[in-house]
Amino acid sequence: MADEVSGGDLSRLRQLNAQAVIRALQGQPSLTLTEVARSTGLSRASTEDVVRELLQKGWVAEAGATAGGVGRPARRYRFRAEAGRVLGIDIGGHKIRAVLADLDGNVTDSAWVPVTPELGRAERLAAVDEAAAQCLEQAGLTGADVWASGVGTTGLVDGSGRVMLSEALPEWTGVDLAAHVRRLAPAPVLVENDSKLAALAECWRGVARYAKDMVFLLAGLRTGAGLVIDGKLHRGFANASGEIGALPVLGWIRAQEHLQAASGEAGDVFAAARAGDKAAAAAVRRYVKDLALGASALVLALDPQMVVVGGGFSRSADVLIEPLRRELDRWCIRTPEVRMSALGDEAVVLGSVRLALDDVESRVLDGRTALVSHL
Amino acid sequence: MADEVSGGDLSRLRQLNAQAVIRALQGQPSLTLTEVARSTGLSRASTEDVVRELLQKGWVAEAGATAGGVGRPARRYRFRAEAGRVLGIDIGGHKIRAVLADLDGNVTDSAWVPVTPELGRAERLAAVDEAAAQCLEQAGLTGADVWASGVGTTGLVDGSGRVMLSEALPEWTGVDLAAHVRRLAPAPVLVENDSKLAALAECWRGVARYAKDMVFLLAGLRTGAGLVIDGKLHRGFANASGEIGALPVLGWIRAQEHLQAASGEAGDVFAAARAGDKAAAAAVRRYVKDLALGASALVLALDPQMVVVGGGFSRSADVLIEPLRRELDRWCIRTPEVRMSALGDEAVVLGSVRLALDDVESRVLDGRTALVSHL
DNA sequence: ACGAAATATCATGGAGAGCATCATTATTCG
DNA sequence: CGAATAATGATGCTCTCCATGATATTTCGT
Repeated sequence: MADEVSGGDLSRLRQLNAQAVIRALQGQPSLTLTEVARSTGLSRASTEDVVRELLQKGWVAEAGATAGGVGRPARRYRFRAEAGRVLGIDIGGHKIRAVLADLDGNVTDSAWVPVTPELGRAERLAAVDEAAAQCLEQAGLTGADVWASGVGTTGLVDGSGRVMLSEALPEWTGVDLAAHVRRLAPAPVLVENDSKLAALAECWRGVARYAKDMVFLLAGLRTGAGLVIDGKLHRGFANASGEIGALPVLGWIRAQEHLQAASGEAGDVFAAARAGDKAAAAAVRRYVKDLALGASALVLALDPQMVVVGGGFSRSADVLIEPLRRELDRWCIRTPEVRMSALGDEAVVLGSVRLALDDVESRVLDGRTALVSHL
Repeated sequence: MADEVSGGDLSRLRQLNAQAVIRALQGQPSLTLTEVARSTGLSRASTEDVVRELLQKGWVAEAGATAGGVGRPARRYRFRAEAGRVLGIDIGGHKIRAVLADLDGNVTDSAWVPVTPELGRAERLAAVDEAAAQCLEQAGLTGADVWASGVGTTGLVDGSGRVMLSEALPEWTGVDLAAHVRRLAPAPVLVENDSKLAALAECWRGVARYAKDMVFLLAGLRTGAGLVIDGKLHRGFANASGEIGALPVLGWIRAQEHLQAASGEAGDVFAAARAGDKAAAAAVRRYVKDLALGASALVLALDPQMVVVGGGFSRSADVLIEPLRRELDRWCIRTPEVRMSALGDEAVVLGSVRLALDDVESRVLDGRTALVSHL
């Protein structure tokens, strides 16, 4: 994003203002010129000029006037979110999910393909192809219409979109996801760890919308974390942030063993605990204790505004959140707000969309470039 | 800092360019117009215009021309770092340190007053007054000449500059440092925890100069941490980041007990270990193990580029760093570079200076405001 | 039904900022 | 002492934004 502002040309100023206008328009259904002017701080005259240019370039369209109110009715303008598409993919153990979203991040098409954790590399990649192809077909588009793709997967991911290390999936270590997805859609591909993407999604459209610093806990068959710091996804120097589970004393390794020991299927333990089963309740208690220990380490390290719990177990929030909060209270200097994920198993794919949109916004959403060059 | 660039006026553009010119000039001894133009990306003509304005406003001065070279000799310009001063204060258990620095961050005057950890609140504050007064007297200045002050202290600090909680110093909890220092120099006062400031200093002028993500370990009679994430000091939602020591399983609470058990004075243990004393070596080993456990938690959480060890014990780096590196290797997925502090016990006060300079740069170093209004 | 009030659009002119270009000036080199 | 080199200074152009006032279109009150 616009990190270091080094000043420059006059046209740079117009570019900044065009960006400001687009930002003002994004998210809103439609705005009048006066409203845009007020929201950007520009004068009405200049706003008009900028909007005219954006209209001509294809970034903005006129929206129908709304009735009512005294005085001459204002023309209304809206951001042409439908001008571009991004592709989001979530490669999970049991499910491959793909979605297409417009430039506002609204999902327009989605598809998923069931898989199994044991599936080999080629088959899993084929499932990715299938899910993406279904999406594109539904939308009546081709890969060439995609401006950027975001991909979420388990495991550590390197800067170039290759999976460095995956413990959960066989034959997955070393796969070059960026290259694979770029075959489907010849646009930039951004690959990221699934916990990190879920964190991103919760800060964008989930329960952490107003938090600048947030810790996301993936509570499921695997346990993981994603960090958003100062409003930005924190990746770390080698993209290995949030891997607190590697520290044995913090208990994430043994965490879900407690659940499996108590019952065959991990998910059932929560149901049993809820139903009053003493042994199940004890298992859940031990699980939460372990989860909270690692979470406390993250909270004490970062002092975030909020902790969001997601992953498969977040469906059992009623027996998870309260005990977790109590355990955090035991260890933390200041216990942050603890919330359950609002996005469920859509979090990762939404995070992928956000990742792709971030790329689009940094590359083409400057308002100066004409749309034609991206169609 | 220039966070969100929302565009704006033409004068805003000039402001950005003036800032860019100042940044280009800062740090360099002197530059010609052509050099400034190249470094900012502006045209020569515009650069000349901006520099003329800065010259007139007092931000820039002409420097002596350097001989040699063919062609008409260029005039040289330099940033007038001496135009303003900031005050940095480090309130420690044994020593109160105060420095004055110019706008380049070069320390021009310094003073310190010995204290004891047992000293009461009023006496300690009096020592702060004395150190600051000595500095100002040396410089021939008064508090009114100070543009901003930075203060480092042990304990948790709230957003308004009040000490929330100090375990190390008696009667220190609740003291309003910002208000106290503002009496000495009627300018903005920024108060921060000492570990955090040391981290800031190491990233500015220490061994972490080129690291964007860094974990600073304060290894001394107290154990603490400071985090720099994405080039910025990470404070946390309630300014309580880095407090990983609160988690008992990570060992920071018992860490230096090992050293005291082995010897009367903690510092001596390292000397004894170096000299071959078996019991002392074992004590150091246990200390490092505990230190490394908490450090590993921070490293795994953040995946920083570098770990810097400072604090009193960093003088014994020869018996600390290598074992620490080995212990980190045991727990971490990717062990970051481990370095000893280059700043020693000046780190905190330098961090205070940096804190004050950040404030100055965000408030007045825009190049548009004339210097007169700050004298 | 018609004027007043309200609100929006459109048009003009001016000021600030940056840039290209070219003439001028001050050096060193051969 | 002239040629080459590199910086300075001056002129004019363009782009962008803004203030202001004229014009257009609607609702409200009578």
